[in-house]
Amino acid sequence: MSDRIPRWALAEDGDGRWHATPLDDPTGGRRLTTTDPAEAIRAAPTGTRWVWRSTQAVYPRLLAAGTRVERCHDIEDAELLLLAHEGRLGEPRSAAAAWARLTNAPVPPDPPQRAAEPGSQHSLFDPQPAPVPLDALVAVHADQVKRQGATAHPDRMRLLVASESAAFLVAAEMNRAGLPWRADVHRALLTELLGERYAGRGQPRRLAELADEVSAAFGRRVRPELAADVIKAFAEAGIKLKSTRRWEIQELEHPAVEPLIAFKKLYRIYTAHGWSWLADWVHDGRFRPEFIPGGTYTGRWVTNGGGALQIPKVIRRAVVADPGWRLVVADADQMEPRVLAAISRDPAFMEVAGRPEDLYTSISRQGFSGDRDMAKIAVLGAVYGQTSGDGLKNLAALRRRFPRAVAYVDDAAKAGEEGRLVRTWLGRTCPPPTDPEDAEELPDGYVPSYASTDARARGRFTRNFVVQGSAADWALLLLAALRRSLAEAGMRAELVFFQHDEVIVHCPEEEAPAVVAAIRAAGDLAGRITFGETPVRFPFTTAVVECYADAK
DNA sequence: GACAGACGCGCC
DNA sequence: AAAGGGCGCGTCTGTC
Repeated sequence: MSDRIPRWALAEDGDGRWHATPLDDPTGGRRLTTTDPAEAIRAAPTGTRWVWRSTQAVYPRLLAAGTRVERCHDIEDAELLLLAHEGRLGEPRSAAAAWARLTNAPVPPDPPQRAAEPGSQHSLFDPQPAPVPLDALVAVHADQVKRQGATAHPDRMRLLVASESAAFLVAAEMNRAGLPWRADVHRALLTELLGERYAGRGQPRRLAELADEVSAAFGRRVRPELAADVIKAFAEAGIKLKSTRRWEIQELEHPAVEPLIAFKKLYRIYTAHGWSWLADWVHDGRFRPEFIPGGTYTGRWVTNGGGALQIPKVIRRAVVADPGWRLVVADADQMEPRVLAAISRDPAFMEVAGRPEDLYTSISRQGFSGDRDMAKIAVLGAVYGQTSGDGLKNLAALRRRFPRAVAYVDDAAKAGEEGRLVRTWLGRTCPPPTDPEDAEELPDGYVPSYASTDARARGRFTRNFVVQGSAADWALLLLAALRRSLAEAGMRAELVFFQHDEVIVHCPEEEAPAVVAAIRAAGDLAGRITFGETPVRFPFTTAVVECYADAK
């Protein structure tokens, strides 16, 4: 091990017993067996890195017993990261599978994932996979350490594994804490927006009224929640639609447009965050989704249950701190372009990303021919692979001003189009193309149009992957640094929410200034640890509020 | 009745 | 400004 931090392995055996051992002396006298995993934690030195099969399987039980750990190495997460790096994504990633590969035994498939049910606490694997003996866990860990050393950038891969393991600790703690949620405020809001619910069944009053207005505009009964019905109604009125998406409808000259758009907006609230959502997901003043780090290919987190990463802005009114407490809401400013500056090492881009001001404003003032909005469109177009429109003109200006930054994402796109893999800064690797042989087996010079379309889509994916994914790398380090500093300061503050570039900490009012400072420090520390010493800064917009809706 | 896929839209 | 990247999840529709 390159670090001096002690490592212990901890495994559950299926008979309710736990086995633990220090990795520097796995068969020695400090090996222990217990029915209480917290006892094993207490037996090891403070700060030990716990090597276990799955943080999601083990850590909630430790937290329930009031036991916290500082560090871990999540075998099944590490396996997934290593398999992806080795171009073997799709092979089973369970600890049992990794052990089987080591011993040339038949490799068991991963158990299927189960969706979260309202109110259920944890739900990663169902049923639980067969237990992996402690010695097998020790052997798999040793193999993973070896494989980390064989990656393109071993130090970065070690950092990725450690920081995503830390993220699983953060996630388990956030799952336990829950997001403060005032059901009474939410209910009042629903009534204000949607109107009263009629006794029995049927849509609430305001929705029913808007549906009536839509029907009146068409001169017949139309159910606005049915896309097929809406398309038919417009066709009868002589308007051909490909879809009923808002941006396609809102340009139309028709009396149904206004009530229809209003209906769609409220219908969404009603179905996705209405009364039944509230009954399903909010209990005892907390909304408890299940946060899952690394749930996407790019490394962004997902949540399981309750749509926690899609809480509509209006509904945030219901997120209210406990009495005497505050929410510290912190948003990383222009995270993705700053990350692009750091990973591309474009000198001019790093220079503007090191200024303590809005990044897009800086760009627009630095020889870029356009205003802030044009600069923003150009940057986002470069990161997303925009194919048409004004963004392309602005992109040309961006390329002249920041050639290395644009070349970085262009190279990633080219790699994708050619069927190669790309990686984030810390080494998270994109999935292989679905059908890599196709391109090679085609006759020379013959490229069917669908194939080139697929290749371009793949190019847009890999172009975005390197930026979105490297931003997710940085966010892992941010969370790990913040978790650590809140704990070391002995604060009661708790991380309660994380959404790509935004964190919410729930804390006693008097701790709020220290929390704000801790977040700012963690952002810049994460930048240095992730990307090395660069001029790039990672500032935050912060707000100390009682209600989430009052932030920005 | 279960399930898969399309659609649509919320968030970043 | 245009409709490009990543998701989850609700409804509806078609299929078994």
